[in-house]
Amino acid sequence: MTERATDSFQDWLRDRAPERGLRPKAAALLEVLLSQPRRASFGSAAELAQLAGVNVATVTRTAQALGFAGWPALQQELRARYLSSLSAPQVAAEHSGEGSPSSRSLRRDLDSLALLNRRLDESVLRTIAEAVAAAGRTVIVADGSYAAVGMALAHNARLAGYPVAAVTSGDAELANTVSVIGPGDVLIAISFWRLYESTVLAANEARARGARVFALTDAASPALADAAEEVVMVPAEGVAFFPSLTAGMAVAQALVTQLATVDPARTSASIERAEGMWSKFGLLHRRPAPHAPGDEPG
Amino acid sequence: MTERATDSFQDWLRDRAPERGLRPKAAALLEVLLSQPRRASFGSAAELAQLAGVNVATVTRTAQALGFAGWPALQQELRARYLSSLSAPQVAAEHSGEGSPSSRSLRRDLDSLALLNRRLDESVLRTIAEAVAAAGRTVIVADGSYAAVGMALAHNARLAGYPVAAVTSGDAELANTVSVIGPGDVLIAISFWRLYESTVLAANEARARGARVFALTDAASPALADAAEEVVMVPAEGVAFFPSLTAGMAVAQALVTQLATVDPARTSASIERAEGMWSKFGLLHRRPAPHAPGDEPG
DNA sequence: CCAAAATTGCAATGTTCTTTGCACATTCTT
DNA sequence: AAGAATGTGCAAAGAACATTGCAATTTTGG
Repeated sequence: MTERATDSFQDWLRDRAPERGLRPKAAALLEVLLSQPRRASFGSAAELAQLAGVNVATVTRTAQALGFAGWPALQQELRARYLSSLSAPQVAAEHSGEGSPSSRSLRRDLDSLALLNRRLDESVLRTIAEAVAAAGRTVIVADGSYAAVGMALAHNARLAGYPVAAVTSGDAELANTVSVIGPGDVLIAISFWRLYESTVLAANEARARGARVFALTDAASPALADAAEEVVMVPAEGVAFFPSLTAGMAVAQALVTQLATVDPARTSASIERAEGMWSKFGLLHRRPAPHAPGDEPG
Repeated sequence: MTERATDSFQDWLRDRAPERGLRPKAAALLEVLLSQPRRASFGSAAELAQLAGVNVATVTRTAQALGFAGWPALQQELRARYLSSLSAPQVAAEHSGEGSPSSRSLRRDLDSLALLNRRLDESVLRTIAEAVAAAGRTVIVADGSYAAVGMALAHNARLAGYPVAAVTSGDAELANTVSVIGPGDVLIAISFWRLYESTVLAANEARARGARVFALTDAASPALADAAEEVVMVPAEGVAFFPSLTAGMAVAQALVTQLATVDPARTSASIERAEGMWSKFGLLHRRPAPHAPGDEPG
């Protein structure tokens, strides 16, 4: 199985943890190391600490708790294992002919993303990101399955500290939202495959009201192109009946990444606030407490 | 092929050298960087200097001669290209170098997808698809930004003709939904980066109630793995603070594609019904909408 | 509800690593 | 062959980084 290499990487790291005495913050850090092996392999202790929402000191102490001299020692081990997990299944990549529908879908998405990567003009994304950053408010209109992309974009943009809202729950809400859009606002219309009537209407209305309008779509539609200042074209061809949301999601991701660099201080502050809220509300999962009687907390 | 990727890596590095003015020691160092990319990606300037038989200062100066600010800058570039050559041979040929945050995000997603493409065991997706197809009902639990993936999956699965619902609007609704889950049902937990407490709870509860439980996650967490019959591991590492949703979306897409082939007749019929509804409700855009508001809905 | 233990954050400390000024060596030109 | 220019090494300055002592806060056990 191609999974073995990666599994062994994660298993290995997990096995080093004294199952009982793993402190909450140490566990949080461990999750980051497991889920972001690339960054863990290269980054500094401080970078990983920030990512895990812990103090730098905790990184060192966790490394020591795992049986290493310190962070550098742990990192060296991580590198070796992560790299071998990358190169081990290297041969399996070639078969591009047949396969199950799911494999074909993945390969198609891979192709689409490669195409997108070559075609996309990054200055457009920068323009949009700066517009969102400067806007008093940003509304994302996304209907049908593309609502998912809109939601993700809005969610992460808010996390980055900007007032971005996705309108996904029907034409009534859409009408209400658009009715208060004005100059200084931004509207992003996300529409693939088939344009929804209401999306086009909203885009035109927002434009008429003086807002800046951008569009994410898979086909140059005159209807949207007229209303939009910039149109981002995204390949959305899927294997089956369904258009693929993967490339659109990648654009959303890229957009948020760009947005996060417009005003880094603002974004950092916003993220810190959000993290504070998460822990305050107890949203994150803590490892189950040990059941065995008589075991000492580490 | 490894050769090709390595070649492009080498070509890129060679091309940066000013053809005329390459000093002997700098050339020697360059050979080391080319022949030992792994060490070049991780090692310190001093280590590489010793390997090339040159002084530490030469490393810094060579990096600057190649157009970088210094050794760290060059090394970062080397890492990106070397890792790409490991994880995405077919992609590394193109521009993998510097760029705006948005381009880097796209490239990272591309890498992640390539990794996913090789790592993913398609039989797992088939198992899940068949379970969903056979289930009386399927519930998708997805919190945080990954609610978007859950929504997309549910939306398209419904389109394919299966009763799939995403629970994304808070713990109260989640509790209500889980309370009626039972044998013959399926629960899919989507959770990345940090596990939400309620997601883990829901998965365990559903398992206890006799439902089949599957998980999509970026790190094999024992908390979810214990409850899940199968765990699909998805790379979610993003460029900025935000975890990337792209690979997760690709998996959702692949899953739906697989699902659509389980019972093609059922899916076709469902899609036809949906199309009929769309046109009946006038949802799709037909004519370009005029700029003036008050246009009659199609 | 209090006391003891432990965990985490802050900040100072010590280490490692990169860069750069300066001097010597080598090469190219006149 | 001598002078100029460039390449290279050495060593110190400077920056980044990991580690650890200490204090505050939280958790555990009585």
